[in-house]
Amino acid sequence: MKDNKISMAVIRRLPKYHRYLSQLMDRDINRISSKELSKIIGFSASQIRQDLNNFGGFGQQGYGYNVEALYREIGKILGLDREYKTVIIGAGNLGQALANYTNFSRFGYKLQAMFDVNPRLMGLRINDVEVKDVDLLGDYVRENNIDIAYVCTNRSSAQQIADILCKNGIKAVWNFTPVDLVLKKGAVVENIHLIENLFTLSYFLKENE
Amino acid sequence: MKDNKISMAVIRRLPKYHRYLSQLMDRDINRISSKELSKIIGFSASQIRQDLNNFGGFGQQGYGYNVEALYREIGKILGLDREYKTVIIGAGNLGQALANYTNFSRFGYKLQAMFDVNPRLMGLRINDVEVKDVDLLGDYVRENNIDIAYVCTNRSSAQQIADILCKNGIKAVWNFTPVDLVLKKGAVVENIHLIENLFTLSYFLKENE
DNA sequence: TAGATTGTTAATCGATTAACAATC
DNA sequence: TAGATTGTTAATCGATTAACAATC
Repeated sequence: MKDNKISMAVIRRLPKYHRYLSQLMDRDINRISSKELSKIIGFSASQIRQDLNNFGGFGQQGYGYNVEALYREIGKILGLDREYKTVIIGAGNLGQALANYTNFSRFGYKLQAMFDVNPRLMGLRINDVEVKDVDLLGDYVRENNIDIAYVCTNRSSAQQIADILCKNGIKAVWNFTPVDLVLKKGAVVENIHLIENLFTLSYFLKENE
Repeated sequence: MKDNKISMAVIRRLPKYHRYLSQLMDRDINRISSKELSKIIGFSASQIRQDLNNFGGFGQQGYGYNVEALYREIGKILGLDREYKTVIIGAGNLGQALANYTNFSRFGYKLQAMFDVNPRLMGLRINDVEVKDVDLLGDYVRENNIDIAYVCTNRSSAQQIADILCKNGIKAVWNFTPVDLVLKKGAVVENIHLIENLFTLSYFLKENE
């Protein structure tokens, strides 16, 4: 997109900007300075200006930033100006929880189908989306140009599922299994490693005592 | 514990060491050098040695590290050498998913009770744990010395729940809601902000095209 | 002993903060 | 215009990598 490489640290802060700007919009605030934003979001004003200037001059000297315009710009950077076709693999509690999140759909992540190995789940509709046989996954992903797959299987089938997804042109994998998936070069991955987060939490618990 | 302040970056790598060491144990490997570990875990050998030396000399020159001993040491650092009493607030799909994770229990995180506002869920047993009325939450946490609360409510009640938890002596909060909770000084928090992770994923998807 | 590999110091790299000229 | 606040450069801080003496 823009110039060169934006650092990972900056990228991971963008969604938080997006969320706080949305809150400001809800409160009908349409103008904010880096200093004021700093107070509510907790990043330094200097960091906020540096972060935003990676992508262009969104502010105005003497005025600050227009909340709604900045919200939209950051949305665009994150790729929220388009829709994504998604599937869920693993229709257990977690898969069902994700299927029921209206928030994802609201931001353009459109769930097309769910897949499972369990015959008892097949045909079930969750939030109006059908659970299909996982054997159909590869063809479905290819034929429907699925963008993102949420992998909620158990640990042991995760890599095998990832292989099928990659072979059929998946662009992104959202991995909820405690495994580091190996993907083809065309695909990107983000991990939700719950247990790692929980371990970190108990570390901090001890340190805080 | 040890000397002074360990950096956040190091702490967040510890669970990954723990996981890979566990895999090595499964493969009956009982000795590993930083160089070999580097190859499978993806951190540089130098970084591995630096990380581990924050906590003490776990290795032996000319030999490397004993896998099982290192695994146990890291577990101890993360606080896995004790048990934690946990509760889940919000017995929807996500709460139920977390209640069913046998992995957490295996590492000492013992689920004591679940809470919900929905009367239809009350009395239900999930993985042998009862769903109680959320009105009982405060008393339960205080009387049973609950260590960690998994907050799986909706966005709007999250902070209110957090206040009740803090008032009754919770030590750690695992937050699954898209809100930055404000806690009393005695409590620590880790966030699973799903939507932020998903936004980051679509950013990378675009960059990778 | 010789070889291997750690523990640790020094060098480098990258990210955050501070400062201020540009400008609305 | 005067005041405010950005955009951007420079300074600082922290984390990662490289190097090597210590030592098993």
